[in-house]
Formats: sequence, structure tokens, C-alpha cells
Amino acid sequence: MDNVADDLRSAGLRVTAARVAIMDQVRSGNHLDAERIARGVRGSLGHVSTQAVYDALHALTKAGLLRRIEPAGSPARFESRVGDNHHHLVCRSCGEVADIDCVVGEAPCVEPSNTHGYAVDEAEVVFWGVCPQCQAQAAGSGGGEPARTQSGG
Amino acid sequence: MDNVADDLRSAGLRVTAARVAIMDQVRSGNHLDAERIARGVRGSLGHVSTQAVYDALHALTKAGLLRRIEPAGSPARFESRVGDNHHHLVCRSCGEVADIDCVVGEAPCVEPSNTHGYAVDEAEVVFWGVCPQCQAQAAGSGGGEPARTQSGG
DNA sequence: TCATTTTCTTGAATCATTCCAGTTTGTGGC
DNA sequence: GCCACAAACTGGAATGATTCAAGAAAATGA
Repeated sequence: MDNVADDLRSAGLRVTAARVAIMDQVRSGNHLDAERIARGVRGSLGHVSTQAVYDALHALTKAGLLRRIEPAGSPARFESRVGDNHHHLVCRSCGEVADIDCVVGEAPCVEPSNTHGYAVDEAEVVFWGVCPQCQAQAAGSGGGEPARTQSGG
Repeated sequence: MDNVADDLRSAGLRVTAARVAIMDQVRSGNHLDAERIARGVRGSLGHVSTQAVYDALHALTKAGLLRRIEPAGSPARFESRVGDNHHHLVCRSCGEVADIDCVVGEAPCVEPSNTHGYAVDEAEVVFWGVCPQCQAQAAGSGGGEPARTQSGG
């Protein structure tokens, strides 16, 4: 089921403690960025260099075990839900990301009105809005704009 | 017609040489990034500080005269086509950006399958593909992967 | 166990962007 | 046209995310 080691091996990657911990971290977290992943990994393994985290994230992403998303205004985030063509909903206020199932399921799920000659293979959809928490906060505190920081998991 | 000064004034902004030059630059260019804008502006005005360019881009974006887009993997880019809800087509190879008219026209033009309680106000669609030039290059050079650099103007 | 190759470590560098403090400039009022 | 004041701009340093580089450690197949 969640045998990360096998996933790594069948993707042609060596099995290392750092990679396993990173996969675990990403699977249990919610669209974490590199720094958060590093922190989590260090929590379970002790010291792991930042570079090792970036290297591993690259390798895992390239191998198709992780997907990297880059919502405007926040550092790259990683998720373990790969292989489907789902989309994302991002909170303008706290930056939280939620998954949105694609109604079509296969890329590209939306057709451009004009391809301009491009060979289009994917339509990435990002829904922007305000999450329930931030809505409540905004209503409660009299409409003040919440700080643009990550609401810790 | 293209009286930038009036646009600036009616947006409540002071008219400065730097801002006018930046607007001209963005209007005549194709989704330029800050550095390219700065270079263009310097070409017509002489020295302009990087900070001034960033300040102006912020002010113009905030005032709604420019729109800022951030395709994954490239620095922020600016365009003068504002007020409609058009989308973008980005070349995976050279990073070039093309405008795509939205079939609906108003945000959010796509409905998420599940809002998760978010107040959604926009659906940003980015089409990913390979531009005609890069397709030709890839075919011509025997399938070599073109460098991920910006193909100039 | 050994050799080979990949991965990890440390430390510095890069890129895009922002922060800060002081100077200059545009604009409305006189 | 001249002044005052706020808005813009300058120069320089700092930040955050990510990458580069070179050597050390560890995983894998023989």
C-alpha cells in the first residue's frame, strides 16, 4: 500500500532514509513547500541538508512520484497525488491549497479557444478564493485583511 | 488613444517618465518580466533604478493598469491587457506566453467541482505546450531538447 | 566485500524581489 | 511661476528560494 521503498525502487531510484522520509512527509502533509518538508524530515531523521531535500524532491518529481505546483506568490509546493489531472484551489489570504477533482480527468481537460500553433498537452486550472477559516477571521475581526502567511498545519 | 499619462492620472498616479516608459514597454512587448522591462526603459530613458521599476510595476498593477502573471518556472511577467478574463498559453521549452481568449469572459469562468467552502472569485487557466518555433527546432535538430531560455522578442 | 555510481554534506552563489534611508520630483495651492 | 508636501526614485544592503560545486558517505550489483 504505502510501501515507499518499493515505489522508489520501481521508479529506478535508490532507497534512502531521506527519500522515504520525504515521501512520508509529503503524503501526510497538505501541499507542503520544501522548507516545511525539510523541517518534517529533520523531525524524524535528525539532520538532513537542505540540498539533499531539494535533490530528492527533484528526483522524486522527475520520477513521477511527486508533483510540484507553484501557485503565484508562494514557493513551490509538493503533493503525492499524481497521475490524475486534478486542479487546485488556493486561498488568497493564507495560501492554503485544496485539491479539486477534474471533471474531465485527463489532460488537457479544457481546450484553448485558439492554440496559436502550440502543441498543448495540459490545461492547469487554479481556482483563487478565500478559505473558510480566513473568511471567518475576516468577518470576525471587522474586515481587517489577514496577513499573507501560511496557516500552520 | 494610447495616452499613458491620462491613464496614469485617472488611476490616481503621478505621471513620471519611468512609469510612462514602463507602460509603453509593457504595451509593446509580449508578457515581459521585470528585468526586460527595466532594460527597455533604460534604453529609452537612460538610467532607471531597478527599485523604481519594481515600485512602478507594483503601483501600476495595484491600480489595475497592468496585470501580473507568474507562470511556474519563470519570473513574474506583466501585460497591459487588463479587465477581461483571458488566459495564457505557455511554451514549456522557451517560456514564451500567448494570450488565450476566455470563452466565458467573466471570472470565474470555470466552476470547481467542489468549493471546499472557499469563496472562489477566479479560475486561472494556464495551457502548457510547445510553441511552433520550439516544435520546429526540436524536429529539425533531431529531437534535442532546446534550452529553457527566453527566446528574445 | 568491493567497485561503481548515486546521493548527501558543506558552503558559497545566484536570481528575483524587497527593505531601508535619504534625495529628488510631480502636483496642487498661492 | 514658486512652495510645500507627499509620492517616487536612488543606492545599497538584505531576504528567501533555489542552485552550483567539490568532496565524503552510502546504496546497489558483481
